[in-house]
Amino acid sequence: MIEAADHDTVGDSAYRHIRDDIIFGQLRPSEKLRLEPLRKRYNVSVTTLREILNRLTSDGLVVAEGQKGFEVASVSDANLWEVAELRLLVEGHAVSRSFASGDLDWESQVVAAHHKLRRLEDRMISGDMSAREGWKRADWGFHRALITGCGSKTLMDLHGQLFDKYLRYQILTLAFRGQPGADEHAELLEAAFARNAKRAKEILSMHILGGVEFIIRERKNGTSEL
Amino acid sequence: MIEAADHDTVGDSAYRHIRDDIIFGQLRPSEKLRLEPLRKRYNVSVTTLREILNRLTSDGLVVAEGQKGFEVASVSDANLWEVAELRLLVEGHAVSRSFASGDLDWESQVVAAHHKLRRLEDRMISGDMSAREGWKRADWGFHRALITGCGSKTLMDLHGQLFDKYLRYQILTLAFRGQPGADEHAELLEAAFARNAKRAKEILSMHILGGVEFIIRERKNGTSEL
DNA sequence: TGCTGGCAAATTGCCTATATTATTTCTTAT
DNA sequence: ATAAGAAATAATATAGGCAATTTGCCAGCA
Repeated sequence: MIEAADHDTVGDSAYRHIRDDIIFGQLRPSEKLRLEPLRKRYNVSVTTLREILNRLTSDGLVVAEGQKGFEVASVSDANLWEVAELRLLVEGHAVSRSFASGDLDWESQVVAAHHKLRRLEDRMISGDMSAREGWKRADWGFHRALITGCGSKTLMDLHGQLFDKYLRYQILTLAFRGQPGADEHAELLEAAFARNAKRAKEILSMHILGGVEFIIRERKNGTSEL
Repeated sequence: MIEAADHDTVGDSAYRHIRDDIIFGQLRPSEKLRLEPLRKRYNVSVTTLREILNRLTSDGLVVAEGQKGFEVASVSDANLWEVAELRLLVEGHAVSRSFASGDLDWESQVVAAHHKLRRLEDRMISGDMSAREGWKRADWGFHRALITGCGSKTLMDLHGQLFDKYLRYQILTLAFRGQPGADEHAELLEAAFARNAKRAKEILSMHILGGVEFIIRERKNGTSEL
C-alpha cells in the first residue's frame, strides 16, 4: 500500500513490512508485540525496531502503554464505523475536488485502474479466491486513482491512512462483496466521466457503508478470522 | 495541546516537549534537527531522541529523508490552504455530530470554554499581548469543546492533528484577528445553543478561511517571524 | 570570477552491550 | 485459598562503536 522509495534504509523497509503484516493480518489485532521475537523475525536490532513501533504508534496501528510495551491496535465494530465514516467524509471531498480539476490524463488513469480492478473482480466472482491479494491492491488503486486529481498532498496522505485502517477490517474478515461492490465501482467510473460529484458521493456512501455492514455481518457469522 | 498521561516515560514527555516546540515555533520550519545538539537540549539519549523524531515524522511535523537525517516540516501557503481546508471539513462534520447528540453537560462545557476564551480575547483586543499563549490554549479548548459530543475518538484525534498544524501557522505569524475572530466565536456559541449545525459550518468556514487569508496577508507584509 | 573535483570531517543509520526500572510470575507463610 | 514478598521477565533508557553517506572546504582550472 506504500511505495518503496529510492533511498531505502533498513528501518524504512522493515517499517513497511511490519505495517503490511498488521494490515494484512499476519500480526493479529491486540497481539502483544514482544521486542525480542520481533527483532529476530524482521532481522533488525531492538533500537531500530523500537523506532518502527513508535512510528506505527503515531499511525494508530500500534498502541504503546506505559512501560508495558507495544501491541497491535485492537478492532471493534464501533471503531470500524468511525473509520468508515471518516473515510467516506474524506474520500467524498477528495472526489469532488478531483472531478472538478482532473484532466484527460487523469481520466485515462482512472479507466486503466478500473479495467484492472474489473478483471480481478471477475475472477473473484467466479470463485478464484487466489486473486484476493491482487484484488485488494487493485481496489486500492482504483479508489486512489479517482482522487489523484484533488491536488492536495495532505488530503491524499490522510486518505491513505484511513483507507489502510478500513482495509485491515476487510482483510480480517476476508470480505468480498461480489457483484454489488463491483457494480458500484462501475458506477463510480460512470460518475467520473460525467464529473458528477454528487452522484459519486452517493455511490461511495453505499459502497463504504454497505461494506461496513457486510463486514460486521460476516464477523457475527463467525466466518471471520478474528 | 496534548495532555500528560499518568504513566509517563522519559520519551513521552520529551516527545510532547519537542512537539510543542515545533508548533510554538521554538524549532523553526525547515530547521535541520541535528541529533547531538538536540540530545543535550532535551536531556535524552540519541536512541530515545530518534524514537521521538520517528513519531513526529508519522505526525507530519518532521520529515526524514534517506540518510540525510531529520528536519522540521516546511511551511508554505499551499500547505496552509490544504491543512485549513481539511480542518474545516473535519471540524464541520464533527460539529454536526456533536450538535446532534450533545447533552446539557456538553452545553455547559462549551459555555465554560467560551467564557474563558472571551476573557482572554478581551485582554488581547485591548493590547495585552502577554495573554497570547493562554489565548491560543483557550481557542483550542473552545473548538475542542464544541466537538466533544461527536462520540468518535478517531474523529477527535484526527481533528487534534489538523488543529495543531493549523495552529503552527498562526503562531508563526503571531496572528490574532481581533474582533472579527472573537465575534465568530460568539456566533458559534449561539449556533451551539440553537443546535444549528448548518449555521455553525458557515461560521466555521468564515472563521478558518478568514484566518488563512489573514495569516497569508501577515506573512506577505513581512511582519511574520518567518 | 565562477565552477568542478576530490579529500577530510561531520553526521547519520544501525548495531551490541549494559544499567535501570516496571511488570509479571512464582513461592511461601499464614 | 489468599496475600505478601521474592525471583524472573521484559521494557525503557544510555553509552559506545562501526560502516556508509553526506557535507564542508579548498585547490585547481576554465
